[in-house]
Amino acid sequence: MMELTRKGEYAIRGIVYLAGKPLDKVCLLSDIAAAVDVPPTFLAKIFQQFSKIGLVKSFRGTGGGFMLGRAPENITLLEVVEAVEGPIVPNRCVAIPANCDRSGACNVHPVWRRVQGEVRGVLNGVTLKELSEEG
Amino acid sequence: MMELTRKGEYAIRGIVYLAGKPLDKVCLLSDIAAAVDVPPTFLAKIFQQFSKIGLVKSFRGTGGGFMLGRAPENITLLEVVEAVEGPIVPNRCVAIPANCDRSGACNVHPVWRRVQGEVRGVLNGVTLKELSEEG
DNA sequence: GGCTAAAAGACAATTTATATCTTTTTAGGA
DNA sequence: TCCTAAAAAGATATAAATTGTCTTTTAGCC
Repeated sequence: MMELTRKGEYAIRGIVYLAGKPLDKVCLLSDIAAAVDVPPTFLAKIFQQFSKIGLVKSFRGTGGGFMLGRAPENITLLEVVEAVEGPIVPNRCVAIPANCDRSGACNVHPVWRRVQGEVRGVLNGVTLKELSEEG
Repeated sequence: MMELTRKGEYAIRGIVYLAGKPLDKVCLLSDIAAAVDVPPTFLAKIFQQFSKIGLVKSFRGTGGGFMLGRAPENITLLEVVEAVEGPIVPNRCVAIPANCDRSGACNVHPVWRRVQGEVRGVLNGVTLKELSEEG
C-alpha cells in the first residue's frame, strides 16, 4: 500500500538533480536522464508535466533544455509528488465524498483524512534545496 | 498515490462488520458480503488471509462461518490493512534498503521513513472497536 | 533552410488489481 | 455412513494501471 510509482521516483530523481545545479543552468533532458538513471523518453513525459505547472522551465531548439522554475527552497516534495502522482488520497472516499455515503456515517473516513494530512504535512516540510544538498 | 485498493477497502468493511457483532457470534461469509456490499468470492479470499494470521477464526461445515479472532479493542486498523495490503512502504527503497544505494547518500530516504512512521502511527492508533461503534 | 531539442500523441508490453469458478477439505446432522 | 453446509485452495479470466517506446510536430537558433 501507498507505494510511490516508478514515475514518482523518477520525477524526484530528475528534479532533485536539477535543483543541485545553478538556478540558471539549462540542462539537456538526455543528460539528466543519464545522470539519474531513468529512461529518457519516460523522463521527458515527466518533465512535460513539470513544465506545464511551472515547476521547471523548458527551452526548445539549440541550446535548449530544462531549468528549475523557482528557487529550490521554494519547491516542496509535496508539489513534486502531486504533480506526477496526482493528489494524495489514501482512499477514494476521501477524494470523492459522495462515494462514502455507504451506510451513512463511516467511521473510517476521518482516519483516512488524518493519514492524508500527516503525509502531506511531511512532504510539504521538505524542499528541493534540502534534498539536493549533500548530506 | 497511496491509495488503498478495493481489497483493502473490502477487508476493512468486512472485519468492521464482524467487530460490530457479539464476539462469539459466528457469521456466514455470504451474509457479511451481502451486508457490506462486497463480492462474496472476493471477500472469501480476504477472510482466508485474516484467518491465517488469527485476525478472524473460521469454522467449516454446517453452522460454520467467521468470528473475530480477538476482542475488537485489541485489533488495530494497521493490522487489518497490512494483513491484506502488505507492509506500508511509501517507497521500494524503504522496503529494500539495498535498492537505495544509488549514488551513496539519498536524502529522500529518511523522508519516506518518516511518512511510513506517521501513517503506521495513525492506523495503529485506531481499533476495530472504535470503528464499529456508531458515531 | 537546416539543425537541435522539447511537445504531443499514438501505441505496446508488462504488471497489478479485481474478480470468478471449480475442486477439495472439514464439520454436523440424519 | 451418507448427505449437506461452508470454508480453503487453486486455477483461470478480465480490466485497469504502470512502464515504457516510437513517430510526428512545433519552436528556436545558426
